[in-house]
Amino acid sequence: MNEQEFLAAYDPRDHPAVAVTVDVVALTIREGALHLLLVRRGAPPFEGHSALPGGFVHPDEDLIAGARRELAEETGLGGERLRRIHLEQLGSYGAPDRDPRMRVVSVAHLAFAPDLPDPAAGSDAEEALWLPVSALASRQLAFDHARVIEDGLERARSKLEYTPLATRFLDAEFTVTELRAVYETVWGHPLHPGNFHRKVLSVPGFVESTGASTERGGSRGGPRAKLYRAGDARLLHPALLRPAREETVR
Amino acid sequence: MNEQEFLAAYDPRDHPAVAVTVDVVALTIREGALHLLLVRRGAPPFEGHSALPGGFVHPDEDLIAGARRELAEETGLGGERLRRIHLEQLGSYGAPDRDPRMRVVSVAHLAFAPDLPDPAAGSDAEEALWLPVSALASRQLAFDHARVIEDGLERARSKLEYTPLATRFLDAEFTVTELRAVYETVWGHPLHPGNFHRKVLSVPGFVESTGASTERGGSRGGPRAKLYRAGDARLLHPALLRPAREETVR
DNA sequence: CTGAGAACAACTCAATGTGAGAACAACCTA
DNA sequence: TAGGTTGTTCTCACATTGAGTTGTTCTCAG
Repeated sequence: MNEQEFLAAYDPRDHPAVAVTVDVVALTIREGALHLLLVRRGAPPFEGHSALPGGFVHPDEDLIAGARRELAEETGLGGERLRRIHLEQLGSYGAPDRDPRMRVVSVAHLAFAPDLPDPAAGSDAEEALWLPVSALASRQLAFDHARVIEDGLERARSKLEYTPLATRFLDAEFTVTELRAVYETVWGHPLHPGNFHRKVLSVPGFVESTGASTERGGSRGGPRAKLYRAGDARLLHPALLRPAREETVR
Repeated sequence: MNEQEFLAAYDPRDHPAVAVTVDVVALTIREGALHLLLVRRGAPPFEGHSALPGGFVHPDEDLIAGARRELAEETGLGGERLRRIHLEQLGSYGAPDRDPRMRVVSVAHLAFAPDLPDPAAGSDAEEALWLPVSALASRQLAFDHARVIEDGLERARSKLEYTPLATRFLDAEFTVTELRAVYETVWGHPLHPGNFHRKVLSVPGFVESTGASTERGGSRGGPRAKLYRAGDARLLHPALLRPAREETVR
């Protein structure tokens, strides 16, 4: 049997039916709090529960392209603004009973977005909203999405340590204080302003100066801050390590 | 097809056929060199090429269980020895054209194993072997497995930095020098023996002393080395960072 | 049996990085 | 204009790291 004969005789129906979906844990920062994009399910199973935006992967699209499409559909975004959103694969979830209908393997993705307008109503039949992560506990989440979100949040906390991706939560130009606010929000505790400033400027390629400053000082006083944009580093050397939690140390 | 249509009538046969496979990048150290478990494909496509061990996920098994099963089949291992192998999900690969037969999404896994006997011949129709990673360049690899392996190797290098998983390449009891050899092999460059020793013993929960020493000194002389076993830490604090490569610094 | 070489384990010391706080000027609001 | 806030830069003590040295125990060759 040569390769052509093999392909001709090959029947995809021979395989157990498995569906593959792409889901997105999309994070942003609004009003100093970490927010997560959720949709409300309009049909069973888990009707009325909150869920991650996602859907079946299309026949001719790559996994990450499918995630980007789902993200575009739910946020109503396109073009340049969509392209500025960081998107990476988070992991796959395929427990046999995670969906009561059939075997579904979900390839979860993680997105970091700057503050975006509320999802356009009617862009999709399901209503989407940015929910503060702190309000997650009171939500009923569909499937194993609580676990997926947990993994996504931990990945986000970890990524801020050794990549410059915190800048993806901000606009193209930002101040060191705004960058520090990203870290404090994602990590959930305050950082020393002076040490953070020193560290950010000392890591090669993390940020580069634009030469400009903000038009005004902070809303409660203080001098104008210098503006920076993201540098060309893809990894932070040395990394910006978060303080060790007590439980981690043995 | 979006999720609503799916919910209205979810006959599995309505979906574009997608197959899900689990593949394993299994690493071990033999004679001071990093080795990788490969099989030789006995059927098209890519007949005669080398490939990662793997196969279709079974209807009632979790993804990681499928990976463990494939690993057991190819290594001929079971029970306690199989359980000591570290296994984690690496990532999913789902480019539409990665398999000429049909849409196949591969969920790749990464395994760290101590030195194992050669795969039992005849345990599977495909012949499996441990190949030195340095010999990979001269191999024809099936599908996108070259990329998967590359990602697996980078993940392995990275995991040694902030987890105690290097111990999984060794037997239950080991010396600091053997542990250092793991790092040197995976990272591909020598480390300072004294500093490594100090660091390993100072990180809480990395290793714990057994109180015993080796029966003999090294094959070329030197005193008997103290024996250690893996500690209970799951993360290294502070981490054992590999020296920054020049290219990474801007 | 003995000497040469190897290597485990402990040490020193300089250089670098980090945590905590102080200083100071620029800026806001009242 | 006064008082409080904040961006930025310093200072200093302390911890960590890189590089090298020392002392001792062991294997192997002759």
